[in-house]
Amino acid sequence: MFSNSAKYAINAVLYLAIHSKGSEKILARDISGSISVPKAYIAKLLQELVRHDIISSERGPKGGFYLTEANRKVPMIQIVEMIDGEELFKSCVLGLAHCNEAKPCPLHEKISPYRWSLLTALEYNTIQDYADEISKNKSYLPQ
Amino acid sequence: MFSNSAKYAINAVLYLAIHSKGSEKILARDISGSISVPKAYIAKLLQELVRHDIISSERGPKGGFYLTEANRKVPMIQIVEMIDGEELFKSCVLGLAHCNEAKPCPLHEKISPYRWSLLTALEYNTIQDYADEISKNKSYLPQ
DNA sequence: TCCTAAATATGATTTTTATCATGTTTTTTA
DNA sequence: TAAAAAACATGATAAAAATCATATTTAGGA
Repeated sequence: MFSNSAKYAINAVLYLAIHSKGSEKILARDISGSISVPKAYIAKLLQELVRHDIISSERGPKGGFYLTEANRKVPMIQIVEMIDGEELFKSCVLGLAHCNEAKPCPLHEKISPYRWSLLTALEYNTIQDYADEISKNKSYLPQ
Repeated sequence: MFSNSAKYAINAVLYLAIHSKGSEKILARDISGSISVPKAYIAKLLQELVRHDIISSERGPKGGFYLTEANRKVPMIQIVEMIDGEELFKSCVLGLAHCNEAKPCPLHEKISPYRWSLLTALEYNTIQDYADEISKNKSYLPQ
């Protein structure tokens, strides 16, 4: 479904959302440790997330990664799209170019409502929304 | 979601289901052409499908690929599992080991219906079931 | 102002997936 | 019984994704 990179990025961003309060910063090393992804790998992803204004960072001693209020309002879908591209939920599951409501592929009818609801869940819920659910023990991350 | 190979295999098998009536055989070349996948590639996939008793073949002149009655009763899921493995629908979308109904990951609830719809559509419908839908113009393949 | 701790930039390596190529075996038909 | 047409087996190459490594830049603190 998602690439490994997309999974890691989602985990990392949610970890940040929960652990960095205000301007408190989190080290790449800590994120790496807690989501069990090699530091060099997650560091690269974090840098790309910064470039896309999905998370924030500061260099030097006392530096690290954190989320601004604006970052917390970013819809989840942006993380996925940054890494796996925009076609992930939009192109036909069988790879057929013609597939649409009028000329559906053999799987289209069976899955499209559920696919659509997943897409909207990612489009209309922000990073903060997901973090809130975790805080309320409605969902869980490792640890 | 599916690998390219799995998509190609589904397309190829459905093409066979529709075009090979009875013992009439279809050439790898024809399948290749109509689903726009290089012959050498689809040929390899077809051979693996034969090894797994999902489709049938005969060598030599007048040979080709076809479906027996037994083949037509094979559930669609077998094609996907042969190629992408059984974990595809079972492991957590975020890659979290603990994730289940009791301790869901942040995306679990949103994605479950989608995954479930796809899984049941593939588990409870056979190759013939899908071919019938196409014959009745309820769904479409290329061409 | 110098040292150190952090992100950043860049690119190398490895692994997996996708694609291509080629020789072998089987079977039909002349 | 020989030629040709097909699948089959095997492996080579290419492209993409995942992972690892290293040098550079930035900023805080002694």
